[in-house]
Amino acid sequence: MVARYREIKHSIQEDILSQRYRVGEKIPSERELAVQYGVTRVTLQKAMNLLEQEGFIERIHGKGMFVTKVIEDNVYMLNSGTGDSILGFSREFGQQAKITSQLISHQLILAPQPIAGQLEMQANQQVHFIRRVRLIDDVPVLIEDSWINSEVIAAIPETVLEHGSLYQYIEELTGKKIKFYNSVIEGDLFSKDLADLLSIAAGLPMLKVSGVTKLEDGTAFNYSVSYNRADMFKIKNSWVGK
Amino acid sequence: MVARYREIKHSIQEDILSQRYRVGEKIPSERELAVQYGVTRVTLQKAMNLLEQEGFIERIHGKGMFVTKVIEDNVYMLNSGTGDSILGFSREFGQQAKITSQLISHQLILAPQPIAGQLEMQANQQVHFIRRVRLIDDVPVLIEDSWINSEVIAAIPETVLEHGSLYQYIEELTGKKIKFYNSVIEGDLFSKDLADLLSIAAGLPMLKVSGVTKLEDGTAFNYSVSYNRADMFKIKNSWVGK
DNA sequence: TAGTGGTCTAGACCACCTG
DNA sequence: AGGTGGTCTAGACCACTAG
Repeated sequence: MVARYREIKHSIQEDILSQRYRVGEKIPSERELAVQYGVTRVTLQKAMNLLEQEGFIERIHGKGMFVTKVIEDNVYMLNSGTGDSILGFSREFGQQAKITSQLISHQLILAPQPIAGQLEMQANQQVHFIRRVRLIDDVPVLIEDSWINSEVIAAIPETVLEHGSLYQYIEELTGKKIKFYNSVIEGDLFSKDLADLLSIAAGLPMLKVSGVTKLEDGTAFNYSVSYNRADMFKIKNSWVGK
Repeated sequence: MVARYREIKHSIQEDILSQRYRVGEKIPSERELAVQYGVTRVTLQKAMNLLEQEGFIERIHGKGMFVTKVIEDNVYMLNSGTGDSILGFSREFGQQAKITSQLISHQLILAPQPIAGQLEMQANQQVHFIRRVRLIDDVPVLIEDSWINSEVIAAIPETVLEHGSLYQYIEELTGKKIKFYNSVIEGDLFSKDLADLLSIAAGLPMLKVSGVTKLEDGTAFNYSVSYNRADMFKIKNSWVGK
């Protein structure tokens, strides 16, 4: 069951990305688009709200809707809290570059207290602990540690960890979509052991992103921390007043 | 003109903050709340969407709506892209601590090329350049550079820069609300000159946040860059699937 | 089966902007 | 005045969860 407003959102998003609607240009009014897509304004507005939140368009009361000028960049953008693809590193960048993973560690451990809390588990339960180095075009760019509730995901094939998308595997295994990602961004310096994994010098700056991932039924199944080379990543962020 | 769904959002937000609805607890259903507030479900849902995006509640299909467990912290949180108060440092933290500013520089200059681009200005126009050190309880915690289109804001009293909220001043002066804030988060190390302004050592980690601010009529009036001590700030971020 | 959130319709009126 | 986005109503049906 795909919601109509999501289809419309993707359709208009494509029209923007393919330059059918040009940067800075006015796009048709809500009323026109509603007729085009055969829906009511309310439904169309839900689509436009998404496009606005994700920074594709700007809406100005009384004037109309305009395609946002997009700023290109030479570093990788982590789209925080927007888009369809906060759903893991593989799916986010797999289109534009060659993504690989190097599995450093994968073991079942007793959940450490703070992580059990984040995952809303009882104490003394087991979690998968996974440490991976992620590479873009064979350059190691970040380290990702994941703690995954083993009662939700019993087994994780190493082939998924090395070559596939963990989140995609989990969506297929559980039959539920990933719904929620709550993260905190911090700045820090690379310690020696982390720096060694990336073959860089200790003391270089990093962006640390940590957060809980939940399924659509509310189950918290994953807590992860990623240590990103600050010279290779930025995080984009957009706020639209109400 | 205050929208009804925003009033309802604030009302329920208050009920959560005041523990009238407890952490983890189920709150009344959409249909019940709609009756309580005398609105239709559509309007009530707009309120709940905001609360969900801002991390106050979780909604689970078929089950209900629940108050999110809030994670307290010992550092200052910059709520990226959520809440009512991305609107400047003063208004964000003025409630919980003593905020002061130290004005380092304030001059009219010709807009440098990249900044003129961000502000959608013609070349050779003047902007205010403002550098301030911000202090929380007399501890310098960040440096903020602002470039402000002088055609939008002709004059900026130094008393505002030293003691008031710049954004509040601009909203009152123009009679328009601030609507849009598009930012990019980066990690870096403090250079010597910036570190000196904060009386810290060079080479410590920072979170750098830069972005454009617009009024509700679409006017880009401000471009700013802030250099935040990474040991004192985190950025909170929440993504909710559609 | 009953209750919940998720989506959608077909209208209406308001507030803002431009000519 | 006419067009635009912003808000709201009073319904309806669907999909998911629980007992």
